[in-house]
Amino acid sequence: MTYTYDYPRPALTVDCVVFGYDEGALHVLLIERGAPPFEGAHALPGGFVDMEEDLEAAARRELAEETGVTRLYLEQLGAFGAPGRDPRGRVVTIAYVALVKLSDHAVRAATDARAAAWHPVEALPALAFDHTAIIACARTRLAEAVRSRPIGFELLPKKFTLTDLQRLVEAALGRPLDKRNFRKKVLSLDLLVPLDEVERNVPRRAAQLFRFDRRRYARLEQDGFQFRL
Amino acid sequence: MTYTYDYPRPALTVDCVVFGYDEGALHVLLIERGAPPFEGAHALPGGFVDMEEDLEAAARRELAEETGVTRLYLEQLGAFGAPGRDPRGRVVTIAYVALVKLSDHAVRAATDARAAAWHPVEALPALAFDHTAIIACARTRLAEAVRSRPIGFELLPKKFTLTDLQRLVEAALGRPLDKRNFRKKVLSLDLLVPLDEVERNVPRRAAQLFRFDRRRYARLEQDGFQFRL
DNA sequence: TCAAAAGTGTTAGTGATACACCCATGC
DNA sequence: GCATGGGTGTATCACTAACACTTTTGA
Repeated sequence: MTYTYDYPRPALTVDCVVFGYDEGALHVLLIERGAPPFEGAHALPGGFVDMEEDLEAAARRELAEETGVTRLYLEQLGAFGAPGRDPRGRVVTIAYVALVKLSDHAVRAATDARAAAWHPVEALPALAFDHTAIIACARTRLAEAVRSRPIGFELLPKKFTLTDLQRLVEAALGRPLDKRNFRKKVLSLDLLVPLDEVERNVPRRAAQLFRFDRRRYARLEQDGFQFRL
Repeated sequence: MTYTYDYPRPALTVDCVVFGYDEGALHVLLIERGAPPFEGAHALPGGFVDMEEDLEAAARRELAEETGVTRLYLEQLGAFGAPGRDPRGRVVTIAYVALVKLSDHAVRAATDARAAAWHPVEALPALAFDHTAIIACARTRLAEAVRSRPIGFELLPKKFTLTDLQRLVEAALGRPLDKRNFRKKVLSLDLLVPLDEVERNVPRRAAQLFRFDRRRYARLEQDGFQFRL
C-alpha cells in the first residue's frame, strides 16, 4: 500500500525529552536506536505521527511503546525542521518536554527491543540527529518553567522533603540557592501541606514530609495568582 | 507529477501571526482567502513548506508573497495539529509570531490578489481554521515576551517617545501602567538613547525622541543581564 | 561522640507602587 | 487662554539576599 500526493510532503515525527529526577540530579530518558540511521546511537524516544492522531497523543503513544512510561506531564517544546537534520530526507519533528516521577515509573524494557535508560543531563552521550540541540532547548524551557509554574512537583514523589524540592530546583536552574530563603519563599506560597510523617531510615534527623496541594493551586490560579520561585 | 510514500503523511504548513502597532492599538495582519475552504473568510498569512526549506524560511517566504512584508522579527510559537483543524484533511501547521514596524511597512497588495489588511486585535473578524486560537496563543506569548525581552522596539519606528513605548507595552499587557514608574524603570535600564530631536507638528509640547541601543543590549546580554519591564 | 543534614530569624538593601502638579506648545 | 499631553520626585512597602548556629538522629 502506498500513498500519493500532488506535492511532496515532509515526514512528521514527535520526539520527547523526558526529564526524571533522582539522587540530586536531572536525568533524561534515552533509547538506543535499533535501525539505521544512527543504529546503536542514543536518541530521544519518538516516532511518526499517525494520520488521525493529535500531536500530543502521538507523543504519549510513542513514549508508552518505547519506554513504558505513561500518565506523565507533557508540554510542547516546538518544531525542529532544518532540512538536513535527518539523513533519510526531510523530517520535521515536534518536540515535547515530559516530566515523570522516577520513583513511580520503573522504565520498562522497550517493546521493540531498543533499551530505554536514564542518563544524567550533565553527562549525555553523543546523540542521533539534532537531539543534542533539542535537549539543550528543553533544559532552558525547564529552567524557566520550574520557576514560573509549580511543575517541579511532577518530578518528585507525592511525599517529599523541602530539601528534595530545593535540590530539584537547583538542578533545573543549574545554580545553588540559599536554604533559609528557599524555605521561606516556598512555604509562604501556602501550597505545601505538611504531613503527619517524617523520613524513615535516614542516618540523621528525619525531615518533615510535605505534599503539594493541587486543589489549592487550581483555585489560586483562577484568581490570577502568579506562581514564582 | 505526483509523490508517493509508504506511509501517509500529514501536509505541513506555516502560519504567521504578524503584530503591528499603530495609534495606540495592536493590530494583526490578515488575508482574505481566495479559495475554498473558508473562501472569502479572513485567515493568517501562511502556506505550505517547501521540501528544501527551513521552517522559518518558509514563514518569511509566505509572508513576503502574501503581504509584501519582509525583514521582520520572527519567533516560533509552536505546532498546531489537531486532526480536525483543516476540513481538507490532516494539516499540521507551525505557527510563528512576527513583529513589524507599521510605520516602515506599507502592506502591499498580495501577489495572488488576496487582500492583506491590518485588524485591531480587540475586534477581530471570524477566522478560518483554528486561527482564532492561534492568535490567542500568540497574544499570550507577546505579553510575556514584551516584558522579558526588548522586542517592543521591533514594533515601533526607529525614533519614538517614551509615551509611544508605554502605550505599546500597555497594549501588549492589556493593562495600564503608571507613567512616572514606567519612565523611571525604562530609563534605568540605560538602553534608550535620547536624540537631539523632538516630535514635530503636535498640538502640544513636543516629546523627546529616543532610539533603542541594540549594541549596548547585546553587550549587556552577554554579561548575563536580564531585561525585565 | 561523631557525622550529617534539619531546622530556624534578622537585617540591610533594592526594587515596586502610589500619587499630583507645573510646563510647553499649537490653535 | 485653553486644551493637550510632557515631564518630574518622594515616601512607603514588599521582596530579596546575605548570613551561622543549634537540634536531632543513627551508626
